[in-house]
Amino acid sequence: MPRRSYDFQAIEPKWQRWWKERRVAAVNTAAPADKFYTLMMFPYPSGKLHVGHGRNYILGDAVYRYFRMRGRRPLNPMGWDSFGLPAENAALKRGSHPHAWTMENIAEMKRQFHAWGVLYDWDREVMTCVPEYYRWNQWFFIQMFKKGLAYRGLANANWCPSCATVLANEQVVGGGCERCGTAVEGRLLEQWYFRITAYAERLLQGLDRLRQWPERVVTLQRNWIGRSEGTDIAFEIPDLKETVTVFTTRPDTLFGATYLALAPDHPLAERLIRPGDLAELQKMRLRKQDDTDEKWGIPTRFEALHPLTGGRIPVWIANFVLMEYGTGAIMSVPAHDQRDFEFATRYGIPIVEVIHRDGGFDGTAAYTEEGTLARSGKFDGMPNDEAKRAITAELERAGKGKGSVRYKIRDWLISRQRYWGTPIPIVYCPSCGPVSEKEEHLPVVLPTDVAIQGSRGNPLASHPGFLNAPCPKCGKASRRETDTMDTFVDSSWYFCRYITPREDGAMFRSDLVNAWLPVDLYIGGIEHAILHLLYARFFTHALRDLGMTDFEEPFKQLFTQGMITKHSEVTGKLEKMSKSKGNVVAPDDIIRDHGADTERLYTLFIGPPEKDAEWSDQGVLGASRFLNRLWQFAQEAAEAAGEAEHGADEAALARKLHQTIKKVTGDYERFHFNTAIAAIMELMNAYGRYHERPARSASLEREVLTTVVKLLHPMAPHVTEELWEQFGNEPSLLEVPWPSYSPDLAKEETVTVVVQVNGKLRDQIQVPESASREEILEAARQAPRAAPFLEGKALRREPVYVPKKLVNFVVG
RNA sequence: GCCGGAGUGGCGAAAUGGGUAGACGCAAGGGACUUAAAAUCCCUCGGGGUAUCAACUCCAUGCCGGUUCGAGUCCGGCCUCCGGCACCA
Repeated sequence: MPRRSYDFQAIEPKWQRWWKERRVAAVNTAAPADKFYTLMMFPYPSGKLHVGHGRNYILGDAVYRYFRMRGRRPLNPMGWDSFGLPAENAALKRGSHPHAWTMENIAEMKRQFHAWGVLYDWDREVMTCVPEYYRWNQWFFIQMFKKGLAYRGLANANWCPSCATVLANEQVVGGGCERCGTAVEGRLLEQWYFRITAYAERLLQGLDRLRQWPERVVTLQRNWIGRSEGTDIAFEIPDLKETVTVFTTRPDTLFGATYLALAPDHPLAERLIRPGDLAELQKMRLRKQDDTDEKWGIPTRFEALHPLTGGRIPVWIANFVLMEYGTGAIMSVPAHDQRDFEFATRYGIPIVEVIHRDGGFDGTAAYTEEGTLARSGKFDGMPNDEAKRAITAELERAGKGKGSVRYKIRDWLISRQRYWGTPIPIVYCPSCGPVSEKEEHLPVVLPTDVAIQGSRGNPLASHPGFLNAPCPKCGKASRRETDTMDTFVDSSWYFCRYITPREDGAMFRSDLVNAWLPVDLYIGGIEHAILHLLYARFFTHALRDLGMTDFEEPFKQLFTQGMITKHSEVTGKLEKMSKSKGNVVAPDDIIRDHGADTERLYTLFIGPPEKDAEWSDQGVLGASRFLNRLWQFAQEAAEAAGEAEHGADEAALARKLHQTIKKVTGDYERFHFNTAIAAIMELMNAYGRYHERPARSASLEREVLTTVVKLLHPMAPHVTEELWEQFGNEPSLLEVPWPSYSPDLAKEETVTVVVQVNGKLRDQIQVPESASREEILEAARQAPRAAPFLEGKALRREPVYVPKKLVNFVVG
């Protein structure tokens, strides 16, 4: 809809060119004096950016520009997370090559960044899909391989049938594929892993040092790592001449163990079962673990010896025991574990109560709380908490157990049966087995002359030029690994690459990376709380162990902004913006109709940035109105002549101005852009009222407008640069110091003191700012609307007095 | 089930260390301007009651209770919603 407004269509491109031509955000990383590193999570080039993406980048740009006006010069780079499955899917659908599709998207999205007026040091642009970048994924992989931290393992992997690839544990969300939502299946496959579990303890400990991370992200990661302290206990199976070790966090319940249960894929499972049960075992192995499944088991021919009593207990194979956690075997204590209870009840296995308390175990469900030991030999009567230590110590003396720490986190599966990713630099030699490529042969280049054929396998497997390679060790004709790496590998170290983006002899220059890292402020979406942020932390720890860097944690301060949502006609609900939900708002349209500054202002005004917020087309109009009003005031000020004497109205406006500077500055420091904008709006409302007066001070009006232009610049950079120039100043506002306020001028001459009687608001009085406690109390006593409530009543205590704010009379 | 987070007007929200609840904006209603509309500007805007008009008063921050002179804010117990994990022994 056409509206009368300032000419943003001319102003915005003008300033975008101005900033670009002067490379205003360029930083020389070779001279790291007063280093400061701000970073927005780089995007996947999926096509077009929508206003939901905008929140991240607009927020980051406002912070960046604010820092600039505070005299800092942050490093603020941008790049592209440009390997990934959507490129292949698009290739299938439209017949384009993933590379061409990706490059087109990058060009388009770069144009959109530009149109938002966000500033990056584009000289440092990084793309993960080029050999100059991904060769260092390969180099890193080889270092990890040499240290045994990258390994090939056989495990029940998560398979997404729609994406035709395996997924990391972290990429399975609620049993479905993180990307497409398809239900994930279990498949026993040999795949490449990074041994992130070797870093579990350090990744956990490191969380304590991340004081400037949102607590909920830290909690999410802590739970994901899932540290448990307990005891490993060895149960002998004499007839098989084997020992089964179990892990338990409840060694205090050891005397209540009435059976052992092993995972169906436990190494001993096949030898334990009766020969006729093999089909049952196979069936159990195929069934995906699912808590809606009933617990069931296969009894075995064997019994195990209780390590302390020597009593015999049966050994079962049970569907609810996970091979991936602990030792893949458990001791079952039905009286004190609900799962064990359900299983025991079903199969008539004895239930022995060993942790006693009145109202404790009642035979209908497991009792899992505190209590004292019973039926536990010499431990009887001991509080169970103490018994955990005592029984573990006893087992250690007997050589049948030891204290143990286990983690829920699993190794990171990085193989992907896809084309558009980093080739894993491994060659399978018929004599030497899997051999890593020689470092001087890197990069193993991803061939571009392939035909994408959909889920019918990876095109690399039918590309002879890629597939056939000599063994790096013995030279024998061999076959290359055709799987590519999870794209989270790419994003796990890109923040280091920005420091020396064109370095071709190493991942990066260590001295400069040590000088510039960790990132001082990292801004991105909460959806990466586990995946990206955990992997990046892991890489950073590993890089230090490789001697590449001297720091362990990559991101000092993390800010996670909420999603922009909008009602979806497809689902009928509020949803995160996405093409499939049909609720995308295009920045191009907003910028065309209202300007980028309006989109920016509205995006920052929509609510607290860490919370989700619903996009409102009406709200955009409010932001637009405000900027137009500012523009209008500025035009009138330019015409204004005359200088009124400074009186009470002038003092009031000046006071409001200085209070606003104070308020807005505090709000910027805490990223509370919504309240900063509200404060500036209040100031402009006061200005508008002042402006109605017949006699006005042009110099004061000019001062207010000039200051507002500065305060608003980080949020609405184009219109403010234009007005700054109109006022006769040299651009750019980026170089203009942030306004400071005068505490004297900000101080109120009179303050409002609230008068309460028994905590109820009864009146408000105006007193001079300089009034003493006694004067204020006296004035409060006489406050006309409060006095009736005081009449004839005795004070029950000294009046409560909050200096210059409140008086509360407590009467009988 | 476990672990987080959040519940304040019609809506987005504000209240920074317990001290005037609802700033700022959106929507809505009324008015001015206009041939008319758009745009712009002005006024009203949590609920009830007594009033009649510049007033007074009670209630109100998911629910119940507590601490306090005073609670949106602190404590205890519930309810609802959102996110994460989910047979992790």
